[in-house]
Amino acid sequence: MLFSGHPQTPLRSQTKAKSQGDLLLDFASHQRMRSYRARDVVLAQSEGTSHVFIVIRGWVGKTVQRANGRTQIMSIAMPGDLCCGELRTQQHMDHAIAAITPITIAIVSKFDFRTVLSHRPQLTRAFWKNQQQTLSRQLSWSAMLGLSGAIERIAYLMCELYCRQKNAAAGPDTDSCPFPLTQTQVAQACGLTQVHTNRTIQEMRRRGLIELANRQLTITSLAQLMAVANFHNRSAA
Amino acid sequence: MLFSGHPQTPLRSQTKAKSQGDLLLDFASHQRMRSYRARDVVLAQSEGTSHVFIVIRGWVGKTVQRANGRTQIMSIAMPGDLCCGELRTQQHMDHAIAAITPITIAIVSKFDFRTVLSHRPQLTRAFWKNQQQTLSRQLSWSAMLGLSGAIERIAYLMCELYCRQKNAAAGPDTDSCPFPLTQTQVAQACGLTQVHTNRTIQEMRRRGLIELANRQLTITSLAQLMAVANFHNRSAA
DNA sequence: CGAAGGATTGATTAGTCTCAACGCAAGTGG
DNA sequence: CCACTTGCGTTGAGACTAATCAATCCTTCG
Repeated sequence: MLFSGHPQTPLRSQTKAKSQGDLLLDFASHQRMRSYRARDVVLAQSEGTSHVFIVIRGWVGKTVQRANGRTQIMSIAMPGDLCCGELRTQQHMDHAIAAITPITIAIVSKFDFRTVLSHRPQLTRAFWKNQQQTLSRQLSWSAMLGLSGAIERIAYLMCELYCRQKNAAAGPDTDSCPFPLTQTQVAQACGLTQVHTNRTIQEMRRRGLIELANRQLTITSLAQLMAVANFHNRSAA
Repeated sequence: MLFSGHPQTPLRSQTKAKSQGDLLLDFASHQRMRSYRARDVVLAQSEGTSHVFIVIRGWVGKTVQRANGRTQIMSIAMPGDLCCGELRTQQHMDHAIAAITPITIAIVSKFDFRTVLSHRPQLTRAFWKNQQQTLSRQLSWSAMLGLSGAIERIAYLMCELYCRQKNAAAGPDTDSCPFPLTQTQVAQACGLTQVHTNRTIQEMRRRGLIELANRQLTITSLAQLMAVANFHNRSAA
């Protein structure tokens, strides 16, 4: 069927952008895999692990929970990203790993992973590049939490998730994307209450910044939303 | 002079802990160096660089400033840490690098640094371990900002800076340490106002958690402060 | 001595949280 | 097919945290 009847089909959209991330993905898809349903806990807080997880499908969250019940989503990993990237075996973890959407992840022992890396410089580069991107994102995220109020935070989250999806996937450049987070999860990522998050999202709708329904986010004006969020897209193609 | 006349001298205190970090330090101290006074700007926001900085002496802050003037200190690098650790040359930066205390840093071109790394696996490991620690700290920091109120934030900052100093330096285990940050800088790190920071620090003094004067921090009960801060010392010896 | 940066205080306001309900839609079991 | 449950979104009222604006004090330093 390939090349068979649609000569005008833009092939570029198939080859777009998918650079190093895919090396990790390719590697991962030949490893031992496991799937989880949305909201399953992959690794509980305080539970240690001697394995590295590589996300193959879906979104995976790294979370902490306090004694008082409040939860924070510290980061969201998407396909090609790593969880528990620390290569020291048996690092004690003070955070949990949970599936946000249905996910498939590769599970590789840290020991094996180190061995593989030492034989594959390309893969090593991809791994470290990913780590560096993660670090960079995390830095920006701290700044954002420190500097921003509710609207800016939520706008920022939306910008980031939108851009990461668009950067990763080959697809038409629409102004909308899947947005599987519940308002409660948005709140947990942004350090807000669910109630206040709800009111703030309504405010954003009222201002015409976004539309959000049925787990689908539509960004009316990306430039405008990015301005509100003080968001700068680092990895723009 | 080694082993020459003080058999009872505790050598351990000299060799304590200073593990991989020092490889970077050793390397750095043979490179081109520069010193800055406290508060000097090493690299302005938006100014790119094709160099890596390794901190040799003093504290270096990574900061962002918004159009409205509010500033956030995203991270603090101490001797042995890196700034601008991204190895891609000419990455555009959206943050500034500034001296918190008087500092000395090594300046290495990213290109050269990559070359050196490829020949020195030990150094490479030290480098990546440092990056991983930084990432881990940054994750916890996001969680902290998202979950905590003013007292917890400031307590957390103090715990972290105290522990990092104690972990790095070989020295007597006192309950006090240098604390060169002004209240304004504490505020910028914690995402609070200077005024509110002041009131909160007073509250902490009133509660007997800390003493703070003349850039010297004394922690009355580390356990208690860590409890307030929800801080867990990862790299405890 | 004046100037400047830092710490402190007071009064007021804006932003978020808390608690408490309610509505709606999808799923489940009888 | 209906009653019940559950998860998610929505709304309202009141309390409280932290921001804002504006001074004042203190120390250091030129």
